[in-house]
Amino acid sequence: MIAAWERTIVPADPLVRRLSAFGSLGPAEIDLLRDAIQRPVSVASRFEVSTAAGKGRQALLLVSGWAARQRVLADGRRQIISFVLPGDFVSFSLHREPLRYASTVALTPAVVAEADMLLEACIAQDYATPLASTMRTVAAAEDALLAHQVTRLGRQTAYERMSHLLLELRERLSLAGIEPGDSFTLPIIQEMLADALGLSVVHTNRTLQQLRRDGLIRMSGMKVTLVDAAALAALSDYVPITRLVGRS
Amino acid sequence: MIAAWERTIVPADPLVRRLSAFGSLGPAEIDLLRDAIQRPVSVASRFEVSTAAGKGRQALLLVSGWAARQRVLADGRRQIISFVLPGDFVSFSLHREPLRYASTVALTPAVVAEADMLLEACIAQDYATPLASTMRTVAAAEDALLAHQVTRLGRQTAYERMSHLLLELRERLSLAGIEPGDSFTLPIIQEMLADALGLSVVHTNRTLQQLRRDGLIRMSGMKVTLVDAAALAALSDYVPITRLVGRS
DNA sequence: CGCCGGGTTGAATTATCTCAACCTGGGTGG
DNA sequence: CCACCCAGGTTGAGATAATTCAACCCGGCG
Repeated sequence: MIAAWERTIVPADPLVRRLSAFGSLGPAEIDLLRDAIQRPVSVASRFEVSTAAGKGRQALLLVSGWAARQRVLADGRRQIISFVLPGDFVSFSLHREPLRYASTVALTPAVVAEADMLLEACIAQDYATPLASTMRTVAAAEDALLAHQVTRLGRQTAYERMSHLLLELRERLSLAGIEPGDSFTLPIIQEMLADALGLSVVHTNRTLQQLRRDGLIRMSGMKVTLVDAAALAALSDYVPITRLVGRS
Repeated sequence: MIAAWERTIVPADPLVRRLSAFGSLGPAEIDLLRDAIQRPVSVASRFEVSTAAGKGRQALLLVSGWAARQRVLADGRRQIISFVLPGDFVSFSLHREPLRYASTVALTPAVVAEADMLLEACIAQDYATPLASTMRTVAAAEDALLAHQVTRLGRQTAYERMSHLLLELRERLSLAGIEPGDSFTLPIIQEMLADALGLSVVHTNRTLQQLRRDGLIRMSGMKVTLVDAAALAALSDYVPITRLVGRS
């Protein structure tokens, strides 16, 4: 499998699209992005991403599939810290060694690739390049998402949390150029949603049903449609990511 | 007040101590730290830190007092994202403009100071200096704390959350060289604890009482004593910060 | 065919919240 | 100097959100 991938052109598009949403990139930067993504490796669902990708990588990019940063308590309770979507970095810069407090696991079959060259390109010239500037904005956006996750868990009801998360996922997929619009594929089981929202599986299920009954969302199979995104945003106090970080 | 402070030697000690805990600093670095902290400003309790400090600052350090990053929902519900203790950065690098998704407010009378020079010292030489390396570790530790906050809120009971938070505060104060040992001053009212833990004030109160009744903590005035830190750590699955980030 | 992962449902239980009252000590104005 | 006042802590009791446990259903697949 790895061999097969290595001969394939890696789709850098999610990354390119996402970065374009956070800063203006010229053709030179885009070429650099395409070159910087190397040695893709596929990871089976539920397996740890960094183990599969090998040690020592400084920057790891999720090319396709979904993953999650998670922390597991001693008694087995699991909390998903954040979802990692295509075009997101699994890890970036800063931390040399794998972090001990959280692991990143694939939620679906996924492909990750090294992006160390990208990291180096950012460091060059004291972080003064347009690319580095864009990456800073991306980092700020990630920070904002974490702050929102904390607020969701600490101060919102199940109904609000679910609405908020669905809106976030929709926007992030949209920014990465995957499924723009009000429908998207939710390739994860309800247990994973529950672990992200700090809820039991049963209550997650009932909350989704309530949203359906209220006509706010529609679901069929893995497809979710946000029927009334405005209402979802209003009830859950959702602020679009693009309005959180300073887009010039 | 500002004038008075400007003529005073600024205590850089919390910063120095904290950084020393995350990397080895030579006398040169320590001198640099002392010089880098400039123009301290005092902030009254409940006021926003960045407003008080003036705009455009890239790196802002909390010199004394407690502060908190928080997000307030439209209906007034408040969530504290993270506590900012002496020696912590209110903001650092990355974000040029003030972030729109969270504000940092003083929880007690506090003093903040600019640390832009420190930022510049880090950027120099492509982040290859010992100081930059230490700062990277500090950033990783902050990241770990946020992951823990998410896990606390999502998957722990009130009792566990409180234990976990008290242990975290104790360790952080200890690392900054403020009140090492099992006792420390908790200069905030229960409402703020509640907003950090995602609980109501009433339940926060009762949870503290329960911990006291169980002989795990003792409180008198603002002083908290962790009577049985080991038990608290065991019940709340607490992992010391120093074990989370790669201390060499 | 039969199993199994994942979704759905019901009913009892529990954690936590809300509301409302009361208490306390330190500060303040008369 | 005393009476009041207020922020913050504490208590009780009823209400509610969410959990747990257990069962059942369904479609895909070996």
